[in-house]
Amino acid sequence: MAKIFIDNLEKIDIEGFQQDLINWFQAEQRTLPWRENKDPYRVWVSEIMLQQTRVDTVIPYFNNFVEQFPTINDLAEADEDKVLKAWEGLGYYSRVRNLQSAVKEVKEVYGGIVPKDPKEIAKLKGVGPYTAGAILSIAYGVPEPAVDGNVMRVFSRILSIWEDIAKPASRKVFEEAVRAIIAKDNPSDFNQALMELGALICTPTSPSCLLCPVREHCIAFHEGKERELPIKTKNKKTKKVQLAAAILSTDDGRYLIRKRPAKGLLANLWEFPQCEDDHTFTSTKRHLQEYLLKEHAAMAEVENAAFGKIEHVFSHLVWNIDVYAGRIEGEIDQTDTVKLVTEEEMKEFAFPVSHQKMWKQYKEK
DNA sequence: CATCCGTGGGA
DNA sequence: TTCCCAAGGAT
Repeated sequence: MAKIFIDNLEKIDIEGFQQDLINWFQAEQRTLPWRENKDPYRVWVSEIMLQQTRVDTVIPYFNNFVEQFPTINDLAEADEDKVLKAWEGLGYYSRVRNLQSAVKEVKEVYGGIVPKDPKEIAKLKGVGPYTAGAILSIAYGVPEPAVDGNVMRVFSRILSIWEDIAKPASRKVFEEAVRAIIAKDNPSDFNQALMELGALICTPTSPSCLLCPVREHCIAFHEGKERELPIKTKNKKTKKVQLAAAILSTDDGRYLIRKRPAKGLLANLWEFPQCEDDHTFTSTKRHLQEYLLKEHAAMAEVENAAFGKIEHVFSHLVWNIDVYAGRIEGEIDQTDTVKLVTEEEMKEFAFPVSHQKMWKQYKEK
């Protein structure tokens, strides 16, 4: 496998490619908040946010996040609920819990300085091969590869590499390709330029080859194969889960919320109580009431019919939630993970998007 | 290695 | 509607 790209490597004018790529990036790069300076912490935060997430989505989150937590020390000392609240809606919430954990590690073990050594930085929670290379090259100018989906797509075309980029093992092939071609005098602009090119020009479908600054270096373009690359196999279908949720109010205007488990889906976020509901019970109303009694020792009177329906699509499954309103009768034991909160207090807690939507529907009903 | 882990946008 | 994503990492 490595043989093919090494053969093609000999067809590439490496210095010409580096020059054309970097010149284009320096002239055409987008103005983005994380490009204001090369503070390793800001680069780090941006790279974590940008994992599997679009630039336009990240921008407002990044600005808010670095305003709330301007330094490693600020984030290390912050309350986790506040950190999750700043991430609310971005998805993949373990990213930010790992980031805070890693920042604490940097504070305690490395004196608050992000390590410059590839082995050390790669040990940090949430910092994999891509993120390690990105931080090292962008913030510190270390000539390490930063191979993401963009880079695999661009290189598969430039070097005509017919590896399936959906396979984890393929990443190493592209890392070796980047090591062979990276501009050692400017790895920061080189790596960013590859990703910028992938985002703006060398796009997945219908790449803009006529606007491409490196098309003369591109084997796939010369062979007219740019639309056939990269090779990427498809993923499987998602599972479906039927749920019933309850928005329960007390007579004095408080609502029952609870914290999700520390591991797994939407870990440590808050939600309205919900349970699986395969519609095999006599009624969802009774099913919910029994669940609330068993799980929270809550005596509740739930309405007969759902007032809303929510579909929550994840990357690997789908929730279909029927949403019921109800009243809590009597008292409830409040703990660290179960609370009765007013509408105003609710704003301090981070909820999954589906539960934000059901609250909105509840207020509009 | 396969699966898990979010979300909103676009073809 | 359905599918595929978008600057991946942990287990």
